[in-house]
Amino acid sequence: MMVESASETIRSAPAGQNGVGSISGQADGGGGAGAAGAGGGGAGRDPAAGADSNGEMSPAELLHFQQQQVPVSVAMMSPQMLTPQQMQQILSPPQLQALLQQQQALMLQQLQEYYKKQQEQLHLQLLTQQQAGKQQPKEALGNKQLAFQQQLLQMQQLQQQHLLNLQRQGLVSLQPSQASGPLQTLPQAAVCPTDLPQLWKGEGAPGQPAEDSVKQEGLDLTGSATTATSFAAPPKVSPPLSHHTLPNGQPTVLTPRRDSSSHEETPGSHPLYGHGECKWPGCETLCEDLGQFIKHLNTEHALDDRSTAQCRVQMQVVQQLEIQLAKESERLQAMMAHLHMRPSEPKPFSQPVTVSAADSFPDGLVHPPTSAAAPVTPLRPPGLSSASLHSGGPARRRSSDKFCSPISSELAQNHEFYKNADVRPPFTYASLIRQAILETPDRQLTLNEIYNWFTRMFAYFRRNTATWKNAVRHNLSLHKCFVRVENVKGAVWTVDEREYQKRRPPKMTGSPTLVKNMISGLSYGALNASYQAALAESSFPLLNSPGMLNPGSASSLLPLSHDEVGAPVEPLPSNGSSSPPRLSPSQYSHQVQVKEEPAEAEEDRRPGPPLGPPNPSTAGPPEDRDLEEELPGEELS
DNA sequence: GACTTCGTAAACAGTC
DNA sequence: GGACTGTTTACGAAGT
Repeated sequence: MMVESASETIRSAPAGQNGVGSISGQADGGGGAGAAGAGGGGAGRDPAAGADSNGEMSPAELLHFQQQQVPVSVAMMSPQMLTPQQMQQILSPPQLQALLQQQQALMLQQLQEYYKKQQEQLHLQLLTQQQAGKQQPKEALGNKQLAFQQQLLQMQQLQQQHLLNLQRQGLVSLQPSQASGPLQTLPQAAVCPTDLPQLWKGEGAPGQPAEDSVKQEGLDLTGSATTATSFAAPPKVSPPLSHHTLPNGQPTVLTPRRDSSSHEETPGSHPLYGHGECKWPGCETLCEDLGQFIKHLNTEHALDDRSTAQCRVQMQVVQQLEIQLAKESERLQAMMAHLHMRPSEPKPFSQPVTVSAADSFPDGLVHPPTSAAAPVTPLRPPGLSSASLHSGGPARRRSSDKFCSPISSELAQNHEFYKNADVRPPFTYASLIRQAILETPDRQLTLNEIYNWFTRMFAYFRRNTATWKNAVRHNLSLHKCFVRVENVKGAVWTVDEREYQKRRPPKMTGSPTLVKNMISGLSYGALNASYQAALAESSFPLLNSPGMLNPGSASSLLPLSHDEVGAPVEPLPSNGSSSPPRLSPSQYSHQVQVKEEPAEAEEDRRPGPPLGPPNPSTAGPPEDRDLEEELPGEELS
């Protein structure tokens, strides 16, 4: 393209033109530059600009989108009508996420209806068999019941399979927040762990066919088969519940969460009782009130072979669903990650550590880049519009940089993403340069080190080096906040925080747009929090490690989490600023792939103790030293 | 519509 | 002389 060629031919430009004076050169060269800029810019940026105005939803719109639930029909049809790539191009990751969630809700509803019907039929058969077999020996009856339970289980797994197929075709995935609720809590409510040994004693018949059937259906459950079959010690059981305390109607020992998608529970109701009927799997006996239900529960669902078998089946169902949920979540992460990748980039996620791993992100969460600027974006980097996904052009107005997301926390959260994905970070050059400088113990970097930081932190900046390096130099010179300091080893650049804050638009309260963005960002945060909480509650073991769900943890990973927006708009808790763990980039950027002068990058990683600038007297403005401590409460502008 | 911010291109000078 | 660094100007796009 023109940009490339222009960059390449800079050096080969006729020197004669350079002889022109600055002013005339501007007129002449300015015209040329303008033409080149327009042409190059047009070639380079138009895709981005076009994408910006192409079906891109603003965060607020997306929020509205979700609140109104209006686009459900659109959301449901689009996966079938569009390829994932098309969807990804049209929809930003948060929109995709919203789409997925809506589709999941619908899927779950369908699945529940189907499941209900199947259970009805099977239970009918079961009852028929029970009546017919009353004269039969108890053992025979138990065997038949078990056979039915197995049939039920297989049916359920077929349903799961069906759902999964639908999910894959429709780009839908089970969400922990949804799937874990109704499905996972059931066994906890119904099964007493102390009964588990009895429940699973002599089992094997129910478990094996379940697995087999699943495998035959093509499900890849091999990785979790051990979990599925290790029922003797279920990975997750609720705290000891008294199975026989049910008669007193005490639901306190039971998990209060229920299948809220299909029933609206009234307070004080029993988890197994809803809409006037018993919710015991396959029962649905009508009960006028809770008392009658309790009676029914005690008589019909007492501890006997049938109830035990049903519990067993339900446990298997839950186990399978949990396993499947984990797998599908992982798959979703991989898909999302892939959709953010350039197809031509084979490398980034081919490594063992992928986005699905908890260590893919510094906070340990399996989340694609997130940001406050892209509000409902649990799965996408801030301001990472589709425009900036693949385009090499500039994504102007990096809103998250300005208003919502602290660059440090953003980078901390999405470090891996930016490092691997060829995605332009939604921050201005000035913000990035400043971040690079502030991440170092000395708060100073040479130009080349800044270059290295860019290439190390962002895959995007491993291309078009001439362009962005020029921009970096331009920004360094242009902004007064960047102070050049002569050092022993040459010139280093430091940040004058006061100047930096000064240049930022101080009015956060006045602009409705800013407020809107803020609200969007906050709502995103809430969503993200709930998403993480759901993940934590789910059977995602990787997410249950301590500190991973701390919303402030991400921001505390970097020294200046409160920097970008200034104190007034910092949505994150201030606890991170009290004693921010000072992590050097190398501490959270393992797997650093520095292709350009790696040795030099290492060379400047001076070990921990902040010895202060090598030349305190000359290394940077004196106010820099204390600025970080001043920042939380200060209003510099 | 004016102004501001940002990204990009480019010219140019100084230094190594 | 070439590469790198730093400064400056100009322009277009987008947001305020």
